[in-house]
Amino acid sequence: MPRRVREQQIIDVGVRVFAKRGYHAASVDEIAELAGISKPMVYLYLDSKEGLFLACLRRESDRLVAAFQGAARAGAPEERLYAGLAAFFGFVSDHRDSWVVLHRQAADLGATIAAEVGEVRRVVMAEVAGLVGDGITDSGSGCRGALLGKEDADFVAHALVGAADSLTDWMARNPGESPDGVALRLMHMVWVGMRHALDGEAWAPGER
Amino acid sequence: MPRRVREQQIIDVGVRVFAKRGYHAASVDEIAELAGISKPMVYLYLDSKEGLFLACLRRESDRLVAAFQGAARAGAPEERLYAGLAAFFGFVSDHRDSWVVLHRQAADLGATIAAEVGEVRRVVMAEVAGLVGDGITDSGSGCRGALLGKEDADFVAHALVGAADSLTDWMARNPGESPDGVALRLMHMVWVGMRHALDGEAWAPGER
Amino acid sequence: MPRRVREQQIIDVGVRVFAKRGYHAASVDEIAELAGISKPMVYLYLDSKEGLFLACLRRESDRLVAAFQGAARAGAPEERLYAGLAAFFGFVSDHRDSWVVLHRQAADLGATIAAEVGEVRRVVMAEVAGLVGDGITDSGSGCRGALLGKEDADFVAHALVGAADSLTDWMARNPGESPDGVALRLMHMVWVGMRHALDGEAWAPGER
Amino acid sequence: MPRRVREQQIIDVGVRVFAKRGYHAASVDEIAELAGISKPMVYLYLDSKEGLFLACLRRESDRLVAAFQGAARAGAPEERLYAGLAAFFGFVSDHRDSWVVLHRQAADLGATIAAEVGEVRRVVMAEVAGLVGDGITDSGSGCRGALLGKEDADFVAHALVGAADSLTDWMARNPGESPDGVALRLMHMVWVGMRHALDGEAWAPGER
DNA sequence: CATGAATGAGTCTTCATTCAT
DNA sequence: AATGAATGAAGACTCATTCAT
Repeated sequence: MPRRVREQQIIDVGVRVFAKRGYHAASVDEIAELAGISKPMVYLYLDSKEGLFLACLRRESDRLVAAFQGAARAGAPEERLYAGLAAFFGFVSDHRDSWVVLHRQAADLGATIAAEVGEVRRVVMAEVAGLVGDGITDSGSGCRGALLGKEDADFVAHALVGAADSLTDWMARNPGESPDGVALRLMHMVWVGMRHALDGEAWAPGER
Repeated sequence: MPRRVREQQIIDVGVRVFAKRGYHAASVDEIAELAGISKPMVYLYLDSKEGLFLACLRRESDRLVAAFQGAARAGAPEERLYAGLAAFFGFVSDHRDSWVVLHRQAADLGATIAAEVGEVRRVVMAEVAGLVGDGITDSGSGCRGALLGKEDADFVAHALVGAADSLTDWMARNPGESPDGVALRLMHMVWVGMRHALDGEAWAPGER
Repeated sequence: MPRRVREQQIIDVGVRVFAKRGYHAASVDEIAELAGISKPMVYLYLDSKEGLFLACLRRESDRLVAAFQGAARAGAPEERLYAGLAAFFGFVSDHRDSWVVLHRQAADLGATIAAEVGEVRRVVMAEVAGLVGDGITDSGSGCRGALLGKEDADFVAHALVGAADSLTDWMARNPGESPDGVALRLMHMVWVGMRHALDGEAWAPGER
Repeated sequence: MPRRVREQQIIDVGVRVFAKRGYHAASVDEIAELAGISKPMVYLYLDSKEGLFLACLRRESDRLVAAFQGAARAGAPEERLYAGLAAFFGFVSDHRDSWVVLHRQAADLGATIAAEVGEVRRVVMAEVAGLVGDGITDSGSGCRGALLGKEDADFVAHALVGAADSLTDWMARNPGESPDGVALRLMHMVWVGMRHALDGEAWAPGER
């Protein structure tokens, strides 16, 4: 069996096991066994547990980015945000484990891995920030850009990513909902408000 | 040194270490050392690594609930949501590790612990769902209740908890922001839209 | 509470626990707790786990010897053997744990203890050897002494002690039997044969 | 080195160490070291300390049973008993540790092990009971069967096994004696008497 | 007389990793 | 290309034992 194929098989299993158990609790033994090969092969191909995890991380990260970029890159900003969210929920629907590996590792990783995980998260966040920042900046007359400056976009991106991550669980518990439906609901929550907020409507505690 | 005091000291350190490393990667040795005592004391007082973790979980969970309940329980629904969010961000500001222990464990926990962690998460979610569900249901003329039925409240609660969790990281990276400020920003994102959404304004893909 | 009383209480519990678990698996913690006192008292009174075990050993050994010596020391030799056996089975009936502590420890004891246990076993064996050796030597015309010389008496003593020990289990599983009954049965097995053997009757393989 | 061979080596050493120290006091470390391998191998091949002990137990138990069954299974009943005893003493002469592992563990074993040890002891006892029960029942005119009913055979078996066990120690201290010699002496003690006892001769305390 | 608090040392067990074949 | 055999290092847990009070 050619090397590349084997490698992918190992990574497939790795993603499953890392998602199920977390980095530390996952054992190379289990991964090798589920992959149907012997442990030395894992080390031959992927170097170390860390190497294996990084390979998983990278492949899934690429897949997620690809899913994002496959989504409509043009059109009205809100369309693009919607498309991005829909792509995200679609991706998670299809590859639950990938997202878990990418986003739900505990803080128990070595320096090298932590760095790469941080990088992945930053990329995701930047992608989303681009979506909302650009989206809104470009969105119309141009003067609205002020409200969502770089810092605001980052704030909103964090909120959106967090919400989306959490809604991942909600989806798992509400299997009837389609990814597009979830994205739409989230848009309702966020976009309608944003539209008005950009027009200057605000909320303040103590208002009545 | 009396038992109770020591116990709290151990839990203090436990929360710190579990937050930093995650359940599996945390070692009882390290916790004992940081607590300035020997391992057997940890076992004498907390029974096992699992027992220690559960003790941490429970204490921090209680603290979080207390922080929530200290927030205004009366007033207009949006005031209550704002107060709840502000309380949450305040709590996380003061006890970063607590939230990490409560919410960011990887999937590598034994059955007993997983059950308790699940329970904690469910309670938090229910608290928030209550905030938005009741808040909106009661909010005005009463007829708005329809939009945020039980399922909607659950959806919104997931989105909010996820957003808040993620904004936790944002706060850590933007130390200038006060918890109240973060809560306010999140309210802007969400509440203004909700107000309009409840009035029937919607968004649909492909609209223009 | 006076020291002597406490000491006996501790030894009481010690015998129970050592019998139930064996020397190694018994824990001083458990003994202290069952005795209703704190561990330092155990150490104050008995010095160490080894000291505690030795105290148990000695007390129970004395009790067993006393039980033996209480049995008829005079009379026909076979009467004395019977009385000795009956005393033994009576003792074990009443103090199962004592016998277990005295005779059923695994080989896992430190040098000091092993020596003392060996000594106790030797004393028991000698007592019995005395019973059969003297018994038979003195028994009648005097010429029979030849058959049961010192080595023979030792052999018979080993066989008898082993049989008695094992019958201890049989008794436990046949609660209807009285100690005297068991002793009688054993006498039947052994004495009748011995009477004839002393008269020169033998058995050889291949005889027909 | 192939797995099977190593496994047997480990068990060899296990029997030696368990015999010398007893289950609890034996340490896997020591066994690994004496076997000339590292601890993980022991766990890889035998699973756990318990697993290792059970493996020892089973192998030695099989050996003992084989030794028994190698002994003459036919011939006059007393011949068979003698052959059985001789086989036993021969076995113990050659494999002192085996018998110790099989029969001399303190009461400190976990449930699983205790069950298996109990089973082994029951098998040995049944084997001997079969020897004396059948042996005597079948022995002659047939009418003698009455004396050694099932319960009597069990009693005698206990006595014999106990005696044999104890004589094991005697043998160790009298190295000149051959196993056959010991068996013969024990036959003298027991069989001659039994022959007469079956013919109705009895002994009663107080008789003269 | 009595104990709560504390620990050094040791045991079982597992895991990532390598080497000889 | 592939693996059976092997291990150093580390982690959870327990126990006999001792102070300070």
